Amino acid sequence: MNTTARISTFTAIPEPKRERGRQRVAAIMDAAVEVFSEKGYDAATMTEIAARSSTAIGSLYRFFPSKEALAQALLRRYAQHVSASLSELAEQVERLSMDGLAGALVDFMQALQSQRRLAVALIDARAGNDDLRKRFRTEARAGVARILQRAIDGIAPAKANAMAAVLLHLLKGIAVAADETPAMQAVLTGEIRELVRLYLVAARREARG
Amino acid sequence: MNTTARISTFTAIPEPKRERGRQRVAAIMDAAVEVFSEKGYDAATMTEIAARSSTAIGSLYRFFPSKEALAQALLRRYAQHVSASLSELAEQVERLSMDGLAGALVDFMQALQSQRRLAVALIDARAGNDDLRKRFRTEARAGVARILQRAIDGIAPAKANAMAAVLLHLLKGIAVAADETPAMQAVLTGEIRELVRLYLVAARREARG
Amino acid sequence: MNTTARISTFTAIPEPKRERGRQRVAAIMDAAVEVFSEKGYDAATMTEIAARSSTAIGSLYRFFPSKEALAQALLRRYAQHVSASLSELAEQVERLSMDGLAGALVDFMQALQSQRRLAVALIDARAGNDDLRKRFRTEARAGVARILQRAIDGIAPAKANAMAAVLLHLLKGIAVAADETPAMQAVLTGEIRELVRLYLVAARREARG
Amino acid sequence: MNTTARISTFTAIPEPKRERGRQRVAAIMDAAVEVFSEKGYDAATMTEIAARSSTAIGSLYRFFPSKEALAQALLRRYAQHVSASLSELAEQVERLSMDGLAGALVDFMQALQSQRRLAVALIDARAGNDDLRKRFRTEARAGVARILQRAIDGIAPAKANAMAAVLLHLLKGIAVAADETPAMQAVLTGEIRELVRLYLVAARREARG
DNA sequence: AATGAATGAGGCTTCATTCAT
DNA sequence: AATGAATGAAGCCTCATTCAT
Repeated sequence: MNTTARISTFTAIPEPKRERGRQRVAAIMDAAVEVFSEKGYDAATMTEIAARSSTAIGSLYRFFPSKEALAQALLRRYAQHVSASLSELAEQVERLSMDGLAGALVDFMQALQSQRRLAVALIDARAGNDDLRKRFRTEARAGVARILQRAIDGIAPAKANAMAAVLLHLLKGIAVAADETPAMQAVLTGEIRELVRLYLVAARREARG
Repeated sequence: MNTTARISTFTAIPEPKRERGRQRVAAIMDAAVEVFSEKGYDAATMTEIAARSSTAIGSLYRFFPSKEALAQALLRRYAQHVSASLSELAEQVERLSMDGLAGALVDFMQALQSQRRLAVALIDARAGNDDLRKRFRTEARAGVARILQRAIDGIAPAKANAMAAVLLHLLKGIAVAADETPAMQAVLTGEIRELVRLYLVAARREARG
Repeated sequence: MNTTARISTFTAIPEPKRERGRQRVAAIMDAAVEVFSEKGYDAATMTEIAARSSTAIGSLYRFFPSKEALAQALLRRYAQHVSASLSELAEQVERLSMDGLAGALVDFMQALQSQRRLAVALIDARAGNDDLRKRFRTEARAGVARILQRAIDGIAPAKANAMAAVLLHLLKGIAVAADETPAMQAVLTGEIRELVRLYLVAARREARG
Repeated sequence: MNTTARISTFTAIPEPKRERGRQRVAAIMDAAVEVFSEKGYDAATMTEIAARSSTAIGSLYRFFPSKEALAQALLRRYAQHVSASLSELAEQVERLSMDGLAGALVDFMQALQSQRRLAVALIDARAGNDDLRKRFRTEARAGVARILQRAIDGIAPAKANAMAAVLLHLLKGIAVAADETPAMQAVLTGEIRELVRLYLVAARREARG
């Protein structure tokens, strides 16, 4: 690795240009996540996002040519994250009990926590992005449906899809619970987990007919 | 012409003032529900709300001193509606089977449909109203918890409360499903209903120990 | 006339609402003429127009919903003015000698002077208003062609039209000369007048064959 | 391959530097003509001019320290071009009939066509360059006046000057006609040519007394 | 009390210009 | 000398709110 070599020149050459740009973009996106999450799409201002990421407003617009574009980029990133997480989970499904799967799904949602509020802000609060929203939902649903199909032998595809929709909604409850006291949060998470398990077990029973 | 007649009573009784005011307020709130629902809190404009309710903007501000105040009033009205519905449901609980209760809860949420979008617009999309939101949640939760306590003998108050929270979230899924095709909507509603029933039955089993 | 009557109440009731609005609009348009003339369409700013007419920027936008709309209104007003002037001239044509007509045309252009710079600013300097510009030109040309047809017996319509175009351009020279010293201005105006006369006479000779 | 050969001379003569610079400047100016012509001074952007000439924005600013400076350079080049054309024409004047001169003047203007739009964009659309504009006019006028003096024996210098001004304006009509249909364009050009001839002949008659 | 014209802060976005590399 | 990322002033426009009528 050339890491060592690099460090030696680090002070001399602050940063390879491209790297700087990447950091800029990352800083902007992080700030955007914060601001959009806190205020919602409309109330968030580009000026504040620029300020929080210590970026000049003009620079922000070099990377994201509009507020909408910034929101979309965030949403895309989130969608990819969700997709990846679900794919990963799908691989492990065969090794999991119904109970284990319930836990895994809850964990999956908990890991999304911080970004979740953002997605809500961007998806729920806006007009005109119905397309993106729908694509996003469809994808997530498909991901969960795939997991269900592996987890529950003989489940009808339509049932898996409907179930996936309900499960995703139910799991969202975990993120929503973020406003509660930590104690309450734990209780609710447990409750949801149990309900997920119930749901899975019932579906399996039904599938086996 | 009745002009003369009118004039004679005009100064004396300029029309039951209170009544007129109430109508105005109602018209404004209805228009506000429409506009907030369609566009979300931020994108809704006071001017449009005034126009849709055929109210002069100045008059609107006489009744509601700010956009925020108008939103809060709407939210309060919604909260009362929810409370009342839940109280009503609570009265009927004893006559219902577990299955019947599941159906009743789903129906309750479906009846809220139209106003639901509004509440989402006002609650999700905004910062700074955490207080109102929390009070709102607490109330709804208490209402459902009361129902559960009546429906499930021996359920622990804490459990009833947690369950109420999860149930409410789950039921919200019905409103969210509003964006789906009617067919999918029906499927999802059925799925949720079944899951609610499962949840109730399991809770009863647990309560009976 | 009710002028006298009005004056008596003038101080008491500053202005019938509508009248106020009309004054506002007039003030704005006058300021806009100034600013557009001085700087051209692009460089002119709505803020400056508002300031020069002592209007709040918001009020300006109440009357003219965009910079473009303001420009169009100005252009329309100018077009009407030109049309009216030409119509008036057309009525007098029969009473005029060729020399008199040349003078009248020059006078017509001189009367337009101040607004001319504006039209140049709005027409020449902008993209996207080709339509308006063309309509404007066509109208002015038609107006002059009508005059020529009355002034020169037997002139072919096509010839009248072409001549009108050239005449209008030639007369524009008077407005352009506005940047010269007064002395030079007078000389140029005379020169143009003479050339117009020459043109008319030659056309008549040709028409008579 | 000549790569080797090149390398050998590379350090010694990094390409005739001056030549490279000149090419760069030329490329920039050509791109600038395009962009200014298409969009007008204000709407044209330095970034686009840089891009169209494949120049880094920083390099552009090395050669032209401001947008204004670039515009002035373009105008200067145009002025020189006009001057040169007029000088050339002046040399041939003695060999031309009055009719031939009219044609030559029209041709001269037609040859300017493409650059004409530019000059309009730069001269008409902007404030603050009155100086340059005046100098430009004076020069062009002087050039034409010189031609007139050669073409018309005994013409008074003042008359030649005034006539030059009017002639130049009249000829501008050819450029303005660029927006018309080709057919109309031809008609107008012919009409203008005839009027120029008329003007010249009349001036000669007058000069001869 | 009702009306709606007026106000101006503030949002999004562009682009001439600078400056670190 | 060349490059292009960074800067921030400034433009257009919206809309919550006020206030004269």
